[in-house]
Amino acid sequence: MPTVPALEPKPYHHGDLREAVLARAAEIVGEQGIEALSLRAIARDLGVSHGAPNRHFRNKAELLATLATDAWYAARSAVLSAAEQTASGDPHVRLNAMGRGYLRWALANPAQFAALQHPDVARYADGALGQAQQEYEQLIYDVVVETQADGRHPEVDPNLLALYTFSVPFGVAGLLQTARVMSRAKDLDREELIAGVIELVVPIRDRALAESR
Amino acid sequence: MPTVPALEPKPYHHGDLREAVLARAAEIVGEQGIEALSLRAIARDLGVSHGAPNRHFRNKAELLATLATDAWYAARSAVLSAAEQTASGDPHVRLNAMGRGYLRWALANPAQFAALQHPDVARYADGALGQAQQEYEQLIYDVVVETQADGRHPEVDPNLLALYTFSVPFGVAGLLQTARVMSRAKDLDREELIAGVIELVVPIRDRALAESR
DNA sequence: TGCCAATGTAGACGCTGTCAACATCGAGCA
DNA sequence: TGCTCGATGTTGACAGCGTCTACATTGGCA
Repeated sequence: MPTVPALEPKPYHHGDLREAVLARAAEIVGEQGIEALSLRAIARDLGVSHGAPNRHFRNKAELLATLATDAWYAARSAVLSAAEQTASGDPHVRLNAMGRGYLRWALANPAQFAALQHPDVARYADGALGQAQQEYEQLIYDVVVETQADGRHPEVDPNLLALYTFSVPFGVAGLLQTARVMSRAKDLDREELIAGVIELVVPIRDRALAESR
Repeated sequence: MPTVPALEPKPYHHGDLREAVLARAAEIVGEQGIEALSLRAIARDLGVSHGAPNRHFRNKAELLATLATDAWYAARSAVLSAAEQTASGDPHVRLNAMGRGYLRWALANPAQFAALQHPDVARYADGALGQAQQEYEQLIYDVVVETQADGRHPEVDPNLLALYTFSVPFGVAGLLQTARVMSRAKDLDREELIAGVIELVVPIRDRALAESR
């Protein structure tokens, strides 16, 4: 829903157009999908001329890349907070919680999840976006290595194990949302589905006390 | 590369424009990505007027949906032939081969893989596309159930197990290609990566004779 | 043979992203 | 205090796009 412009004579300068554009863009992507995003429509909604957003984003792809960057940080933050809530020293328990945290986030924020995957974004992978991706990767990798030291598939290349580990929540979210397939599992309770699928990657059922909940 | 038009006086009717459009579309998606697809460019390349493709596809989304449909069938066929090549009766061995077959296909055909996920496609999920998706799902589901009868996670809801099983090759392909992330594993030999990651989902190393190769 | 449905063409419309030329502002320096 | 200059916003233009409508051409079938 377009921001209602105040009827006072609006100032020549917006104040913080860049943030406003990002916010409205996120809204549109959430409501109408990432394909419906248009710089001109955003400008219209913000009561600003059609060229104004170009002062803050060189082109549309850069706006998308910024959205993707934010999305990676949002994912990271969701995963981190999930990890912190299990005050457990057991890396298995922590990684399991992180997996559930990611999947919960991805399913609750389909728009941001879609932004992560948008093809136009790949070209910008060496800027802030690349940084965000790397920070996310590192977060996963470190915990995966800890679980490995704790006996989880010790024989496997850690990079391979990390790839496998992350591919499950990432893939499940993609299957259920982007590709709309394999959805018979959707009849299950949401939280049950999440826990069940992550349990297959990082089992904790037989761990001391499944203190993570 | 645009099809070079014969210099003979070209006939008013193309002959099989629908197929030609699909073929050229697949080429473009493969070369320049799915975002670069344009009905008018296809028409130009085929030496036909800009409105002609609309006689065969109601709109661009329908063309994309058709590409996606073809992609699901291509994936299915790749998986099927991988399964048939292991003339093994062991469902674990067969499912493992199918997983590798899918991942190999997805990595070798990034354009088709991208088509599977395009958001504009979701609206058409109840036509031929839905049929293609269902046929693919069924293929996976059946073998997953067989492995379950053979002792693989017998306690888990089969739909959940199928979701998990497919999410790995699907997710890995998405991570490495669409999202360009978690790519440190890419240093590994391609076939080694594929086998390693699938082994984590459907282990066959300790199975009688790993006849699938 | 003649007609009609299928297919292709031509033009128009409104939308888009991007650019260049110009307008307006406010922060910081003389 | 007053000026200036860079940052920000505006306006108009351009080409490309998807889609629609009216018209042209065809080949197959009655």
